Amino acid sequence: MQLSRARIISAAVDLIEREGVEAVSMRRIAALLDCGVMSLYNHVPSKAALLDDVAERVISGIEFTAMPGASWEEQVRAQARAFRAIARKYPRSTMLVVSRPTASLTGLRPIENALATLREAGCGGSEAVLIVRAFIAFIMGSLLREVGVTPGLREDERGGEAIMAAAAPDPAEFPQVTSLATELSRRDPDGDFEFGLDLLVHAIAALLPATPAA
Amino acid sequence: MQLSRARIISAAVDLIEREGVEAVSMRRIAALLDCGVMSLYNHVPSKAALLDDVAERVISGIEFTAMPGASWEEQVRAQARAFRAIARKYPRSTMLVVSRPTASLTGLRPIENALATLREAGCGGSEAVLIVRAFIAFIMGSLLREVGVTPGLREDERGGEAIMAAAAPDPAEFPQVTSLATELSRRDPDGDFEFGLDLLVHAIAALLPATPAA
DNA sequence: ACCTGAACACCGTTCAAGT
DNA sequence: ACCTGAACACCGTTCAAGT
Repeated sequence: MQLSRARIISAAVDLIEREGVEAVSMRRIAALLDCGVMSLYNHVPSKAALLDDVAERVISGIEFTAMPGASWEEQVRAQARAFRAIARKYPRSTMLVVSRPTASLTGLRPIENALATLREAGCGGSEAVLIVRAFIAFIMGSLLREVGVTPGLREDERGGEAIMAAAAPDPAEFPQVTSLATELSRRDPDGDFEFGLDLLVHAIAALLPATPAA
Repeated sequence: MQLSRARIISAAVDLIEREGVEAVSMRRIAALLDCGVMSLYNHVPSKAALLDDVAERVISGIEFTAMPGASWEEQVRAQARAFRAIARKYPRSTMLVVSRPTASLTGLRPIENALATLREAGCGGSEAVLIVRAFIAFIMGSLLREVGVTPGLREDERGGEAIMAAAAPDPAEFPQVTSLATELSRRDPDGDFEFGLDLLVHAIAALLPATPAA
C-alpha cells in the first residue's frame, strides 16, 4: 500500500496505544509500515509534527451528537462527556492531546459548539469564553488524572491511587488523608467527572438570566 | 563540590527552565555538573526517576501561608493560587508536574490542606474528596493551558492564542469563534483562573450547610 | 515526486575497571 | 562507596543518490 501522511499517523496512533508514547520512534513506525525511515519524511516534516498530527487525529475523533430539544445544561454535559470519551478510546494518545497546544482548526469545533450552546442560553460573549475556558481546564485536568496512570506503564497499582501506594502517610501530619484513605484510594473516574460537571453546571446556572428561552 | 541527588535535581530544574524539558539529557546534566555521565547513576536510578524528582521538587516548593481567621472560601482560593504559583516560578518544569503521577508524599500536603479546610466548613468526607478532585482537575488544566505555549519553544504567537494563529476559521462554519475572535485571542491567565475559581467556590457554597461555623 | 541507505551527532544504560 | 571510560543499542535528521 502507498505511503501517506494519514497512514503514518494511523501507525503512530496504533503504536502509542499498544506500547505508549515513549515507544514511538520514526524507525519503529517505518518498520511497521515496511518502509525506510527516511521515506516518512516525504510526508511528515518531523517527529514533533507527527505527534501534533496524532493529537489532532484524536481530537477530530470526538463525536458530538446534536441535541436540538435539550436544555443547555444537558447539552453542555453531553459535549463535555463527548470530549472526555477520547480518553476511553485513545487512553495513551490522550496525554499528547493534553500536552500539545493544538494549533489547527479541528480543535475549534468543540469550542464553537460550547460557545453556541452558552450564547443560546443567554450568556454574554466574554462570559461564554470564560466559561468555556473553565470547562476546558476542568476536562483537561480530568483527562490527565484518568490517563496519568497509563503512560508511565507502571501497572503496579491497578485499583488504587498512586498516592497511597508508596508509604502510609504519618497520621499526625496527614490526619485528613489518613481518615479518608478509603475514599482517596477509591477509583471512579466517571463519578469524579460527573461530580465536577455538576459543580460547574450549577455555578453557570447561577450566572445566567433565569429561563431565557422559556 | 560533591555530587548528590539534590544537586543533580537542581541542575535538571535549571536546565529545564533555561532550555525546556526536551533539552534534558543525562549527558547535558553531567556536563553542567562537571562529572562523567555515569557518575549520575550513583545518585539517581534513571532519567525517568530524575524527572519524577524534578516534579516533586517543584511541588514541594508550593508555599501555603496559613490563614487562621479566614473563611473557607478565602482559604480554598489561597490554596488554589499557591498551587498555581508554581507555574509562574517554574513554567517549563510545570509540564512535568502535570504529566507525571506524583507517587511521593510531598504531593499529599496540598490535598491534606484542602480536605481540612473543607471538612472544617462542614463538608462530608466523601464529598470533600470529590470537591478536591474537581479543584485539582481545574487547577491542573489551567496550568496546562498556561504552560502549554512554553514547552514547544515556539515563541511565534506571543500575545495571542495558538488557536487563531494558523488560519482564520470559516465564519459560516464557526460563527461564534469568528464573532468572539477578540475575546478568544485575549490572553489573561489570571483572569481566567480567578473566574473558574469563582465558579467552583460558588458551586461548593451551594453544597455546604449554611454558615456552619458562625 | 517519491523513495532510500549511509552517515552524523546525539541518546540512556550496562559493564568492568578503577579509587 | 563513589567515580568513570568504553561500548551497546538505540535515537532524529541531513545529504546525496537513486527511480
